[in-house]
Amino acid sequence: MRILVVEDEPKVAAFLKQGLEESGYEVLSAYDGPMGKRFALQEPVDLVVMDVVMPGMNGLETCKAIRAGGGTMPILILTALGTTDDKVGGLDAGADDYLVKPFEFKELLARVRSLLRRGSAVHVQADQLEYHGLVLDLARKEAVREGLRITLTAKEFALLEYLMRNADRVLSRAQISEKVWDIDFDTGTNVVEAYVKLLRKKVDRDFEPKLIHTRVGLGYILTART
Amino acid sequence: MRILVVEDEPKVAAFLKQGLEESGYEVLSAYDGPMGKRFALQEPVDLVVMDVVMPGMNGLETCKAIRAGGGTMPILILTALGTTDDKVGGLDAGADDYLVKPFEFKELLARVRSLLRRGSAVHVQADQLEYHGLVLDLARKEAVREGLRITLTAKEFALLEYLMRNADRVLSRAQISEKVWDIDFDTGTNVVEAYVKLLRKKVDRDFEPKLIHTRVGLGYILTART
DNA sequence: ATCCTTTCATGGAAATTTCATGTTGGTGTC
DNA sequence: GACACCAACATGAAATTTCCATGAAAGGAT
Repeated sequence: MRILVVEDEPKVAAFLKQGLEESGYEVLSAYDGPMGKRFALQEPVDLVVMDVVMPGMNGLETCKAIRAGGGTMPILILTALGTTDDKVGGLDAGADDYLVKPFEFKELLARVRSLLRRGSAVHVQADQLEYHGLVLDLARKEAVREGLRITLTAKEFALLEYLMRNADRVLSRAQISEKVWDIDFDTGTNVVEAYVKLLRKKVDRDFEPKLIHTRVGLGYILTART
Repeated sequence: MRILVVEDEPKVAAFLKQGLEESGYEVLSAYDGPMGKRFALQEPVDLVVMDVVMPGMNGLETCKAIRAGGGTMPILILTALGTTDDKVGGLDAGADDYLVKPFEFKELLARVRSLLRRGSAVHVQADQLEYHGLVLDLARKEAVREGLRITLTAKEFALLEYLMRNADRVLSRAQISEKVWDIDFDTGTNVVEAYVKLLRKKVDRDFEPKLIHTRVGLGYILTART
């Protein structure tokens, strides 16, 4: 994990760098806002720790600049101030967390760990959906269950994605046909049933537990609970 | 995606293997450094997960040996240590990422995915992209497969570059025509199909495995996995 | 004039939908 | 509870539609 430390005071910068490195992180140092922005956008950085008080471009401005440039990594702002206004300002600027000086290094580490965890979790969600061993790969548009790849057609994929995004919720035929088929009113079709059957064959037929269940009179539900 | 796990402790090895397989990866196991090196260089492996602590040849040495032998796949090192020295040592040895035990399996998966994405999309050799034996020379604007030069026209090059930068992702016609042809709305054109055909003739016709695949109703995907 | 790019028309494959029929499950009556 | 009935759902195959590969030829660029 690479952490970028943006801090103009050499003593504080060295302290942060050493402490973070001793905790197993790789540390990059920048000494002002523009340099911080450049590093954040050009280097592979997983997290930014930044002082709010810096000459020239301050922490909040730098934060905004990083977001404007497309940076999505979590940003932790350090500040001697502690008023509500500043806090809100920081979060508006796109920071993910705030730490008020003086702080114990332990607490910084805890925040850093938490932000990095969150970061990777978000990353996971962008890429794939998972429910009880069933994985839907959104990039490749296919599913995996117990290590077996399941290729899906366009409609099958759309239906499974809808079910997985609403796992453990009963979805009515009306909801499904609206979201997956763009059918707003009740045509006498039974496409939904037909496709649920196709999906079951691919996703449930050779596996346990069954995940796609019928709730007679209500609709369908994707769930691992009976 | 094939992952090579190099781990001497049977329990840990089994744990990793099972977890990765449940996530849809194909897993190869090696139980010491030399065996790991041999597999990495002789089998088609997309990523290596390796313990740093092993009897005989340790993880870092194995890592160096794999790189020296021409292996370019990403390598993820597992370690119980967390000090700066070890981390730097691992990265110097040619590892791409570090994970400090104990870790949550979720985190391992996130790293694995991130490395595979990075690895499969771009093998950053200065001015070229590489994917499973297909090399796109960005400077010379031509491709090479199995040592044979493939000359490309402007559009063919643009299309192939887009496909390679997004390897292992399904790309819709809309995405392709927007990025490669700057067509924002749906004209009734079929240039995309026409060019996919031209590209296939040059890139896939005389080679195996086929890399350009059609996902009916979804788009096209560049992938080595069926 | 040549090569690149794009369009067009067509056959065929794959996906989607419908239809006819069998099966299941809920509901009310005894 | 047992039973029958009806609606809801499952199912397989057939019908239809959509989608894509392909070759040739027209239009543009250099």
